[in-house]
Amino acid sequence: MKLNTKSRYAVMALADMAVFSRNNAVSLRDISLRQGISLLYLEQIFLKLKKNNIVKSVRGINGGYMLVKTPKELKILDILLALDQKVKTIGCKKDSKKSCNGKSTKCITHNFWDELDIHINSFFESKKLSDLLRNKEVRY
Amino acid sequence: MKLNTKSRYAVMALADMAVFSRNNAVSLRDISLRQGISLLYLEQIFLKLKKNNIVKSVRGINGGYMLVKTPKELKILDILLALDQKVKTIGCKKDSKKSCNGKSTKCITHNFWDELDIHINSFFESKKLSDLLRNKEVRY
DNA sequence: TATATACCCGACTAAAATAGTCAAGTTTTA
DNA sequence: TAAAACTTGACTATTTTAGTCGGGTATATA
Ligand code: FES
Ligand code: FES
Repeated sequence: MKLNTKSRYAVMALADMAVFSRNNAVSLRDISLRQGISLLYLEQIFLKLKKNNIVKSVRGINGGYMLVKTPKELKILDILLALDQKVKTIGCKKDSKKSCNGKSTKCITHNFWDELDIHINSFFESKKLSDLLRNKEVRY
Repeated sequence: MKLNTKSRYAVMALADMAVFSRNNAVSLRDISLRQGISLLYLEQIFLKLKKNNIVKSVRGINGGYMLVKTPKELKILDILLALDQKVKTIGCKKDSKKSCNGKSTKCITHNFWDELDIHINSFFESKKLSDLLRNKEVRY
């Protein structure tokens, strides 16, 4: 059960922005240098964040990205959803071929996986970006 | 964030056993037919379950597998661990090259992922196989 | 107004993980 | 002794992941 690097880097980069933004745009170059994430990869990630209205961009010299919401308002869940990282531990859709073994009724474990998804989702729903910043051993 | 099919099938197969075992061994062939899981794949899965002492085997005609513990005692977590399905959402080990960006200090998000892992683990720890059997819409 | 900086965007790819299959056994009971 | 059922390691096609690449566009400032 792993989270992909895109989601992880997205959370990392946004946390970085929350720390370093003082009402000014933060460039991906700076984030890349501070957090050791490939600039090209960050661009890909921030395109999605922008499309999903997590950040807004400022082009040109001294440009960069800014958070749309405050860290206190920004749910981690919203970040993950922006990266297509749905919490769906089992790829089961009723009525589709992807349903468990292609049968029409739900299998014996179905409800359990639903419960699991809800359990994980509620974690991401309850946590805000600001919750990460309290960390005492932060590295800049 | 997906769970692999091996873990899913393992839980499914063990739930099937819990339903159909009346102190007798349940053959993989029967589980395969009832649950629609490939017999060859089940064999692979049950080898691991056996090695991890989740089930015991009875060879020969009328053989099969039996649960070592009762469904009420068997934690879902134990099943997942048997399939190498560790709940480790981020592949970060301190002091290894796999640590976040190879630096020596923990990154800003590290503690958050730790919390996440604990949150998910505690779910699997608290749930027993018997918790799945209450399902009313079971398919046999 | 030139130019450097920084965002924008689709396409591409190497490597790893996944989801199985296959072959060739061994053991036990009817 | 034959059939049922477990045992084991190796193999493979497909999918996913984790990026890179190339060629843009917009804008501040010198
Ligand atoms: S039918 Fe949904 S998980 Fe099996
Ligand atoms: S240092 Fe552990 S997740 Fe970054």
